[in-house]
Amino acid sequence: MDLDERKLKILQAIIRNYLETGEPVGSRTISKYTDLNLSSATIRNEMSDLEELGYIIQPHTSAGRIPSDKGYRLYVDRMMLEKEEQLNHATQEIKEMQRILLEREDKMESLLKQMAKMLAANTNYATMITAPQVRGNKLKFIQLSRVDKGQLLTTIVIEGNVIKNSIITVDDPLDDETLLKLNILLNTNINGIPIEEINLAMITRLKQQAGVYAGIVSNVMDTVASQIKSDEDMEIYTSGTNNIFKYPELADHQRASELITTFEEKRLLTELVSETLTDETGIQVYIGNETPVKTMKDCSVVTATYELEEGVKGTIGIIGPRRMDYDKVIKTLKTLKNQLDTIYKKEDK
Amino acid sequence: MDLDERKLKILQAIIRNYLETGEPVGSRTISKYTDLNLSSATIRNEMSDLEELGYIIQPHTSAGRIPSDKGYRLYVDRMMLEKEEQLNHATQEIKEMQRILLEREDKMESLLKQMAKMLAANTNYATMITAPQVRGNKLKFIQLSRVDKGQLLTTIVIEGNVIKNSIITVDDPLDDETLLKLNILLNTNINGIPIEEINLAMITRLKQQAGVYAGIVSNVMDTVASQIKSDEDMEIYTSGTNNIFKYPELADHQRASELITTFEEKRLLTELVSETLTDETGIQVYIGNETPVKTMKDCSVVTATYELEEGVKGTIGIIGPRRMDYDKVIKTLKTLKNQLDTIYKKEDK
DNA sequence: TATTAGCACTCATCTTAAGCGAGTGCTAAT
DNA sequence: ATTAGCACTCGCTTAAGATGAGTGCTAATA
Repeated sequence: MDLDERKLKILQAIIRNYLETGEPVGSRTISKYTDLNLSSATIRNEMSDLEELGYIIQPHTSAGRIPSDKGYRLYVDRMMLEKEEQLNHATQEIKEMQRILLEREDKMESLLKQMAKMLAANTNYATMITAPQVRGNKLKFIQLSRVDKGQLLTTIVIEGNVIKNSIITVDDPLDDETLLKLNILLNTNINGIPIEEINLAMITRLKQQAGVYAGIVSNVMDTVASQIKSDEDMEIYTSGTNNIFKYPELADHQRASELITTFEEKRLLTELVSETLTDETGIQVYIGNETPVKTMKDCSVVTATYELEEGVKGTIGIIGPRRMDYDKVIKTLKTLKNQLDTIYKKEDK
Repeated sequence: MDLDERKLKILQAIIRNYLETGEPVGSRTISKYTDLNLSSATIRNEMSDLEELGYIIQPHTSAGRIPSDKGYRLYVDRMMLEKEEQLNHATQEIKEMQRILLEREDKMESLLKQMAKMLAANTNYATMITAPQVRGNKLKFIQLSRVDKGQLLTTIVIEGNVIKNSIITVDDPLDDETLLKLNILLNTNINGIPIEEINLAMITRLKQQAGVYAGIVSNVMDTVASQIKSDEDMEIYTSGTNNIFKYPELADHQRASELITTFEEKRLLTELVSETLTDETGIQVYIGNETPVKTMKDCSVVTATYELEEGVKGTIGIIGPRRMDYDKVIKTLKTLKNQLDTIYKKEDK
């Protein structure tokens, strides 16, 4: 048995209808819905075949059919193949986003939050967005300053302009000269070195050179080290999590609670992000069980990877029910991704 | 009609029972439950009185009674009066928290998140916690450093050791001497001044003195200004929001969705926090409609204000159903508050 | 006078059965 | 190959009892 043109059309009709209504769709509906001019009986036969092929499922004996993961997958894959068409003629929503992007605030963080919120409002799904992850981790600048009698401020700048601070309390104040020496020591030895390559031997050597101020060096290195750790628990902003209540198939206590927990414990989302980042195509669609996060097996996830500059990547994700409006979501993400990829680059130059 | 000792005992029994079961409690239950040795009929009469007095409510004609907000209030107020008793003989959970507090990580942020998570796990309610808010806003230290050819790093330290950074891109690199001059200019003029007192005249004067580098000064001042703004959208960490699903009275779609939204849009919680911070007693209990956040009218909220040092305050909140275990929650918060108030202070010395 | 036993009554909830209707699978006719 | 027709399935809704927890009231009691 083969998946001929007609079966495909019927499958598509079923999926589209199901996306709208969320109800199992029956043969009669399709018979009227499509321009195939076939009776419900014929459709029934075809549907029976489609079920055997695994593209649709019957929730119970006397109900219509709903798409299986395999069915969705086919649908989405075909959609992705379609010409890129009017991507540039941005929709109203996208224009709005663009506006906000352009008059962006200083704080990247609040911008990302806003974007997540906006996406959620526009799509009616839950959204997540990560701050751009810097891959290069070379130290660019280290500085010790005296802010108060017994307090030193450590400032560390890492390639990609990630900044770290910490305050060190010292027992007896350092004089300016010592401070200068320490600064030179640190900068000449550590500058330009990837964080991962800093090893114990190096630290020991530094401490020796610092003499009585070994404790301070040790403190500074701790601050540097904390940067490595915080790479794992990257910042993920979520928004519109309450949208899941709009879809009965996700809104029962059990599932809703799990999902809310997943969104709250952003740690659980990192798996999704890291898998996404390794992908090349830029847009990825996970349908149902395809998702790497088990608690989302009843959801579909569409992610886009944006790249501000070489190696500085972030992820945007939209999480909704299996019957999400893939077309709209993918288009929105594609456009948004393009905006981010280009607009930012332009601004940086 | 008066609220005599017996009525009070009965009311207490009703509330305690309701806290456990979440079901309306009837006269027969109380008759057996308490050591008053009264028949259900007598209890019925008393309950009738209690209802008339407004302490309990009958959900429908043939059901038992549940506490009204007024009833809860009486209960909580009386509880708060009870001797502080074994507060120091910390429970297992508190000890665990203390352990984590002592071997605290560098990052306050992750510590607070952890604390919120822990509280949520121990209490089975939703929790929120804010980073300590610094009230004094005096500038303590400003520094411009060159991190790259065209890039300047601004570092600002505010009283209470709040640190702000920003990167400024300049067209032509500054030489060391100019940088030093600018640093001196900024520090001598702005140091020790409360942020609120920085006015336009001051900025204009600074710009004039900076000459061609007016743009940089302007940039620095923007960074300073951003600190003021970010005071409004303070960081609030929430955890255990999924706990609301454990209480049927909060778990229906409507309410759950509203609550989840409230926790997500932390902005909505600021009202709660700011009201809390002005309070003196340290522990506050909002029952049902007493809460300043309307979406929480079906919840009770218990908050504690902790103080790391003079003027550096933060808020911890526990949000649960009206029938939350006030006793446990208040005790837990009191203890935690004490820990924070004292342990941190000790460490700083 | 305060307490209690007794009883009729209320009302949310559970159970059961019937009816509805959307939808299927199969067969025979076109 | 397609379609009309029909019996059948099964989730869902509705209505009708039945259940039982709980009340309010009254009259008896200590």
